[in-house]
Amino acid sequence: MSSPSSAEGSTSTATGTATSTARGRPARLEPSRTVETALRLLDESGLDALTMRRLADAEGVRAGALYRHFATKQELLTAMAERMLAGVAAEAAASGAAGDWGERLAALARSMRTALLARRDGARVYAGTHSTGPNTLGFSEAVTGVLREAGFGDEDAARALMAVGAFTLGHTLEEQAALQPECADGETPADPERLRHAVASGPYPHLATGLPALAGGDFTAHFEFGLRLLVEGLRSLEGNRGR
Amino acid sequence: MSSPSSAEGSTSTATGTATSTARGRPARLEPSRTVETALRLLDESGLDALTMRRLADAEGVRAGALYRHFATKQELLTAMAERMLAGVAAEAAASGAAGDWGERLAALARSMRTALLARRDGARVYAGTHSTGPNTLGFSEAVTGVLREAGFGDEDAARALMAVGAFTLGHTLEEQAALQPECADGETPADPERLRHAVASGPYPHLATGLPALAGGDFTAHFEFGLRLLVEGLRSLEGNRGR
DNA sequence: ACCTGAACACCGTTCAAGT
DNA sequence: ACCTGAACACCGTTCAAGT
Repeated sequence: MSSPSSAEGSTSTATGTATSTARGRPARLEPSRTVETALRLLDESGLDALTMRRLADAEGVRAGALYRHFATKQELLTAMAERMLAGVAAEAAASGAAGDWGERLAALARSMRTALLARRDGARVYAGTHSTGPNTLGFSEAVTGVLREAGFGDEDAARALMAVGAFTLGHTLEEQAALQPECADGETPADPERLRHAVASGPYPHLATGLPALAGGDFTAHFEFGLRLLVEGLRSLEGNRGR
Repeated sequence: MSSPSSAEGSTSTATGTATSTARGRPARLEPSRTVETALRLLDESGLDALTMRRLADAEGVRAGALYRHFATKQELLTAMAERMLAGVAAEAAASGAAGDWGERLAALARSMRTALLARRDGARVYAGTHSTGPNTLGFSEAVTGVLREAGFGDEDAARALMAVGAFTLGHTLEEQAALQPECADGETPADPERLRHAVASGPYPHLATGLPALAGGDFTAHFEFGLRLLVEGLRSLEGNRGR
């Protein structure tokens, strides 16, 4: 409310190489800072509102300048996905260090879910990209490592990685879709209400009894349930192999 | 190559209520036919090229006319997702009828995967929507029904539905992303090659040994592996409950 | 009731020209 | 080397006006 013209480039407080929004002419672009700004805009306005033009504005630059550092918007999104996974493998290693392979695997899946949930539309951003950066590969390496050190074969370890990854991504995708703000002013009836009505009015007896548990429950418990199924499934495989 | 002007509205051959692209003036829009046309365009050009304007062209109408039948593009996509799941529950009931609950659950997951894979970008379309139509709800009802009839409690049945759904969606998402055409003329190095290079040149010993199994193997086997983990996990739950 | 014409407020991306 | 200015070829969506 105080000075409307000074509220723009106030993000880079500590860095000396700030954007210098006004007066100072060039306003250099630095890739890593650009990715961080993009993630901030994502949190503020969501994926649909994340625009090359808006990102350029936030960096005090014209849209075309971004293409000197990111060949395409897809490349920018990939860099954002990679950045979101920073520290995931390390955090999981710390929290799962005391447990057996099942607990260490679960810790990895949990920290990936936490990382995706930490940013608005995080799962959607991640689902649309295929990073080959150190954070993404480090996570896969950690999962595969836990399984191979537990005695699983190469093929089983790779497939278990895919299963855990698919489940975790799919789960956080549904989770963030269910938690989305949707109607800002209470306009739209929202998803859960329409779902409840559709289930109640149609021939879905089994679904109707299960719906409160699904929609009402906390997603962390749901996630833990699915995670347990996967880990117990892997244990039964271990048993069949005779160890 | 023959007559360039007659290649447009040649899709509705049998229906008498065709679009009548030229001369016949109004060109009425019918919602169910519009959804089918949208799915055809999806298969032909992919999700990113599916545009309200292009869909309107294919129906011989101006873009604004679509909004008389679909309030938003999102609503159109939801209708497409719902349509993609037509017959999924019925097909699964037929193919899994002979088996126990585990086999019937697996049959449901398989037919959902098949339905999503049947259309280009099917998983992406489905992931971005939340249909409350009969095909979508019928699938959830079938899954919950199989589990409750097998003796699982309401909460476990609901959570197992979510786990199987998240895994199936996440898996087909990765599957279609890996199989995407990407570079039409062999321009881009493609994802798998860049991934292989990144894994080989970095500190990822476990991933490196598991990568051929992951990238080279067929996705159906990967899917079956994850599906088995979930079903075996549910069996172990059943055992702990003492039945 | 349903579609056309035309606009509004944007997009991602490219590229000559400046510095 | 890196950014600006300005354009190109589009978007989703709205709405008066026609029929």
